[in-house]
Amino acid sequence: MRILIIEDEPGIAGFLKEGLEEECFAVDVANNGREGLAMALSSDYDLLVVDWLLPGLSGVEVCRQFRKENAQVPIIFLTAKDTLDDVVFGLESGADDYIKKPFAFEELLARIRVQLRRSASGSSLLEADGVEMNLAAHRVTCNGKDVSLTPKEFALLEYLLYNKGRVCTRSRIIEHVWDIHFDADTSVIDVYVNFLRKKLDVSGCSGFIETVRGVGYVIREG
Amino acid sequence: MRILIIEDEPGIAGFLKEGLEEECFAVDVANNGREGLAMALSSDYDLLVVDWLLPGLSGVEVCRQFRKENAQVPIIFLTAKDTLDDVVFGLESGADDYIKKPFAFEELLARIRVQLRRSASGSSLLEADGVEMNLAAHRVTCNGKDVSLTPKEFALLEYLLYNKGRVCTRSRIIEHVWDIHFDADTSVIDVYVNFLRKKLDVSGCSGFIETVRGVGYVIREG
DNA sequence: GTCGATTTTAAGCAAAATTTAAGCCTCTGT
DNA sequence: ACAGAGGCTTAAATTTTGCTTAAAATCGAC
Repeated sequence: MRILIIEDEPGIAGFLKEGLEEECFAVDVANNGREGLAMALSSDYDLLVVDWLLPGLSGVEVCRQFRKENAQVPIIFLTAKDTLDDVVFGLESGADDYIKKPFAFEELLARIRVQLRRSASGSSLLEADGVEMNLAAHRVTCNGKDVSLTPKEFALLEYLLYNKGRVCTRSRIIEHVWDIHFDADTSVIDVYVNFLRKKLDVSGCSGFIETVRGVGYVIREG
Repeated sequence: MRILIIEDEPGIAGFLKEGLEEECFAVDVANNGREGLAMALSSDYDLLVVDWLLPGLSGVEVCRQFRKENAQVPIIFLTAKDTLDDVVFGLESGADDYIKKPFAFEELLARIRVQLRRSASGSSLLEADGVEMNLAAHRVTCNGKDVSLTPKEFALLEYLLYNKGRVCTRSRIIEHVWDIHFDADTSVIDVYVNFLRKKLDVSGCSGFIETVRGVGYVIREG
């Protein structure tokens, strides 16, 4: 899942980026409103986290402009204010939720999960054909047996399972799992699909990830 | 362990906060019902202590509303009343226990420990694979042998054991055990895990705390 | 204030995860 | 059947992460 953080304070931005990456999100940071809006519009994020107070273009303005183009992607505000007026104003400008600074990272995470679930109607348990992913517990089992995955392997499997039944193109995978936008000339995906298949084969789930030649990969519905 | 106290009298709130922090809990205080409910819902506490009589939103109402969203986190009531009717009413609204004012701090502490233990696993002690924690006595044994821990070591082990079977991410640990919400750049956790492992190894519990690379730490169910 | 214990910081080292790159294999269209 | 594109596999290089240790800072009791 790709998240864009629009936040000018480097300390907070860094903390959020690291924490969210630990939870296997692909995270970009923009440190002012103008840059953030451009990134949000031009790229394909699953959620935005926007600071209310930004140098240049304010958070509210970013939100309003972005909503003209995109009504789907959920937006969460970070705000120092919490008067009713400000909240109402923020939500009216197109945000889906807000959180008051200072906040616990857990809280932000919980709200992000709520928004992503709502926008995708998924839960924290992904499953298909013998393979189960418990996102909260960070655990994968295949026919009941534990499979130990590295963070990138975990993120890749999560993305494929999340899109169960749909073909994931190489460019989408590289964008959503690796957060790479230009470099077309890499074979990381092949390598990681290979890693995953090996680990799943051992537990008796061969043929779980199918190749769609010239396009990408799928996990079929089971 | 993070505890939220919802209490309007500053004297009592301060007294409780101080006492519980001495016992290595991370404590927040809300001084009215509305604020308390918002904090309880939005952040991730391990237990709530709620005064029955609050200005604005009453304790019962806070409890009822909170239970709609969260059925896990234990709630303890502080009340001046103790007629059967009131008690029943309180427990029916979703509380797990109550304590009558004025009370001894020790008693509240004992009840908090009971609730945390219950919500952890249902057994009467925190325990896994030869390691036992007696929270009330502040004592740890490993294969029957006493292990002496410093307060932070104790708090860390308690949190990991409380979450037995679930992976605790670094951000979660730093929030719940250290009560730090922003500082991303520290290696205290590594150091303390190292301290704990050394002390447990001596008593024959090596491999007790597992590392989940890129994510955090777990104590597996045994 | 001083001493000892506890907690935090910082740095070097080791191990694991990630990426790159190259050669091989397989499918597809002619 | 063949050529070529795309995909698979492997090994080695690079980067990241966690472990360990020592020393510095902080806290608490006397």
